[in-house]
Amino acid sequence: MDDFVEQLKALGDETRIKIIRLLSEAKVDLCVCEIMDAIEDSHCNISRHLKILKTAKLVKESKQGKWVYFSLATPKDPFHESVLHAVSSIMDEHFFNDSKRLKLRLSLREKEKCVDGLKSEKWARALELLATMVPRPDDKNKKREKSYYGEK
Amino acid sequence: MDDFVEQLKALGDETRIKIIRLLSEAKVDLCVCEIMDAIEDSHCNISRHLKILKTAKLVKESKQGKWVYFSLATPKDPFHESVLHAVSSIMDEHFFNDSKRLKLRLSLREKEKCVDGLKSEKWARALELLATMVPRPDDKNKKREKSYYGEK
DNA sequence: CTATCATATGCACAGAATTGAATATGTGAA
DNA sequence: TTCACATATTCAATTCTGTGCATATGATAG
Repeated sequence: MDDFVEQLKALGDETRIKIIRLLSEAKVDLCVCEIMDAIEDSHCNISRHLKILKTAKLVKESKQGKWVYFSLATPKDPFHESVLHAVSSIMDEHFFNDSKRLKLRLSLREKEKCVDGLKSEKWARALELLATMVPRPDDKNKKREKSYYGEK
Repeated sequence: MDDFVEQLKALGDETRIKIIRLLSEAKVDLCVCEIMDAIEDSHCNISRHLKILKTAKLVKESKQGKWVYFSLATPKDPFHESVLHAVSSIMDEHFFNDSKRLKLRLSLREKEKCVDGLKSEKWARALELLATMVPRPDDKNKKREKSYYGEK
């Protein structure tokens, strides 16, 4: 029983929902700094949230040298499956910016591996470029999102 | 987005999962004292948890005089549906005693309405009788449950 | 109107969760 | 070995959550 409660508790947080969603949309494992840049949160926070998700057995990690890649843990019971399904059923709109940034971030990979770390110049430039190209209805801009979608 | 987080947060608590499960198994609306006796928690706690579930739009209430009946809110989006489905997919074992007590409690109704309040003598007797009749692998008896099912 | 009873809420407190800043760990490169 | 860097952890401060107790609310019965 504690396991179910723990998984639900782990998902009762916006950042962690975003991480799960990011991992389920990405076709590949993601390293900590990629998740961090996609979600735009501090490094140590992302690291901590990932630990919580790992303890709840929602994600698993694989170390490759100093890089650590995360992916969704494969569900081992119907509850785990439904709970993942629930996260998948949240409308794309709410993750629009995260997944846009993730795509851009993944485009910086070389040989399918992350090569840009904490304060990557390349990423800073890419982000700026992105900002000039498309208007960004950011999650932080609540009012605007509200009038677009009706706040879900 | 906040709504999804709120629903998940509301479900990240054992008592509240039990309430949701109780309401989804019961074919009828349940009043506060019935839920309280089935789950064996204090009255004010159940009342508060119900409020949290109501705020998260997971349950709805209907007042009938001094009695207040609760039932599951009908889901208005796929996320809400999946999340309920997740709770349904938890194995029955974990709610065995609750639902047993609920059945007994519902048998005290008259004309399909609850007539036993906070410290019902009738319920006290019924509970004692139940205790003498079947061994109770209670949730509090962790060791025993563990050896039976392997603690989930 | 008053007493009773189902239910809700305010208060106080303990434990849990979240976060930023600083520091630690461990690995690969020089 | 030593440095640089990706990631993890510790610390401290703050906020949030769950709960018991006492009390409030609001409806029914007498």
